[in-house]
Amino acid sequence: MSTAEVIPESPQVSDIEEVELITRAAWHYYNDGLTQNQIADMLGLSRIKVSRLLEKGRQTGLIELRINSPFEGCLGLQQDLIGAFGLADARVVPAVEGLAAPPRIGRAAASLLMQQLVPNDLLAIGWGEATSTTLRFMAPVFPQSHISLVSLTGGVSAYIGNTGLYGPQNFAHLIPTPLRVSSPELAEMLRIEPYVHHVLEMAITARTALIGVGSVARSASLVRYGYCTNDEIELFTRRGAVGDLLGHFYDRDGAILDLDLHRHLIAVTPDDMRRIPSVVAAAAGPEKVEAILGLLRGKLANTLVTDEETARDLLRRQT
Amino acid sequence: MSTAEVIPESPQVSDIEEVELITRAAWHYYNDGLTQNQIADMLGLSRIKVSRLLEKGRQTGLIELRINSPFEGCLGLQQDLIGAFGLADARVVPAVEGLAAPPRIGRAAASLLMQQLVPNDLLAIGWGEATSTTLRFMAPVFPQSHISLVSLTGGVSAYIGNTGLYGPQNFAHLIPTPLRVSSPELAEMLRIEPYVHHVLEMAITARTALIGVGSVARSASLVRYGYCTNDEIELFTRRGAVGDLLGHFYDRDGAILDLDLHRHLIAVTPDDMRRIPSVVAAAAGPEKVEAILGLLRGKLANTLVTDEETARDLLRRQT
DNA sequence: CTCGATGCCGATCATATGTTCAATGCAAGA
DNA sequence: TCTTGCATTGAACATATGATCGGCATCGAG
Repeated sequence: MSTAEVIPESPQVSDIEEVELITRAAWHYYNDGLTQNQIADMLGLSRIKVSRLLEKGRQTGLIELRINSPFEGCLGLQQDLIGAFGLADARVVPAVEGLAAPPRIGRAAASLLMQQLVPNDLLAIGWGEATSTTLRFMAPVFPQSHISLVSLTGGVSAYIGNTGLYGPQNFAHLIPTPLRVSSPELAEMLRIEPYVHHVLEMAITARTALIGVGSVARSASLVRYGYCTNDEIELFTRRGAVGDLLGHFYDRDGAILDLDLHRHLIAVTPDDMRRIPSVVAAAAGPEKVEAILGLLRGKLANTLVTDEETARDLLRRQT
Repeated sequence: MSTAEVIPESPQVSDIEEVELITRAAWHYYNDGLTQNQIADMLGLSRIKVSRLLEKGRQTGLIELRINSPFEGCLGLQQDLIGAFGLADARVVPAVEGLAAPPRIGRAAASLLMQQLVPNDLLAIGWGEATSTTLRFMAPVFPQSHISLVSLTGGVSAYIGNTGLYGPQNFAHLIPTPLRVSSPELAEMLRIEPYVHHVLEMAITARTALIGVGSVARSASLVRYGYCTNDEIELFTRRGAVGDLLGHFYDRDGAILDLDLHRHLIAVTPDDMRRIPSVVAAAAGPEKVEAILGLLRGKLANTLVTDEETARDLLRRQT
């Protein structure tokens, strides 16, 4: 197992003075093209220390490095995806044998979002592993960027706690309920509860949303978090479900199924999602292909971040 | 003389296939943390070729690397400047003995602008060396970013030609006149000439503008380009001028002087400039300090890019 | 067709960089 | 006070990287 599985734990840069040093070193190193030795002399530090400062700067996101691949057909697949599904944008991360895909997808999604978001922007976040991984990669840059989070569903607090997003600058407006409750009545009561209602309203005003794609595999996050049983998933599958968006299951054309489950959810509806200008879906893997296809056919998302293999699958099965 | 004086000449990446390779290599190198050797094996290239691809990627701006220093007091001076003059933002580039300041200021300004601008944005540009240098640094990234330029004054075509900004994607709307003409009548006629008028109108709708700061030193750009004589400058100085904004001279409080010259200009007026939300001034050097002070006191710009020494001078003389 | 020029390529080498490790300083707890 | 553990430091080393150089192919001009 390579070390690439490990997601950097985004150490906090506490010391203002150190930030200053890192910034200064980074300038000299990356912009002025000086060597670490020269910088060390200049700043009165050991060369090793400079090396470590730069390393820390990269890890914390103070030093960010962006690849401007977006427009004219960089990874050809990106263009193909955009064309085939009428997307607003797409990212395809190249496959590497031996490196786990999820963190790499997360990194790509984080990078794409950081390009879209502007200070004081609002980012609506959905549910699932991909969302969580992506946020982890954005975390280091958050403190500088005055971006607020708002959840699109209940049940996110379960995994958002460990991303280190609570800072003085960034507010996370999370819906303080589970994703699913036991009765439609309770769900409705919660939805009209002032604070919950407020957050739901806020979520659909966001210009940008980040979502995962739920598959109907046995390993689906919904099941693992206990919001759904495998039996239910199987039932939904028989009724044509290929995936879910914020707990709402849809068929291969992206049409939302009429399921009792949906009335038990505390979440923004797919219809509302369609009104958010930029909906970024991050997902990869063979088991997600059908789910992604449905999502895109139904125009439930307009930006896709995935890996090479999945992209090829999508284009092949596109019909 | 060190090599740092040299501004990279931004080679054009013509070959789509090469862009693809660079992108892929960059991903593996910077995001996956692989070594150039591994990448070479994986892509079937020689190690040296990978090294060269990455180099090219950095030079062309395909690979961009940004330092997130903006907010909480990174270079403390930035915060001090923002506080002292009520700026929207500021950048202070650290001083290095032996490296020329102008290109480094340009780089910093380019980086700041790239952070502010979004695709399909309009960037209004002023007059002077600093503007030109900054544009040169932005040029490589332009082709990808669908940003249009619009000039705030006449006379820019003289120096914009060599920045390589003419691409299929980017339009430069330049005012096709000199900055100054010989009579107020001619100036007025030109200003109401449809195309000129159109560009002037467009310029003041831009959300972001980039300007230099004209000093009243003998070496002022206005003089060097022949728009002004040293005698005139001396006269203006006696009347209290400390600098100029797009050819309009102002005093130490930033108040525009009542000069005949101003009626000979084809340029956006300072009053109009105040309506542009983000006016970025790039300037450094002892001879510019008074000019910058006036500019800031008069709120003629709200974002400053300068160097360490100048920043300290500004704060000392602030009063 | 020949010649020269130009640009691309890879080998070699000097150097820059990051890793490993042992030593040191520091702080909390006994 | 002493001790133990943790974090930080710099030295030595192994490795990754980029500069220099000579060879090769391509291309255009004579």
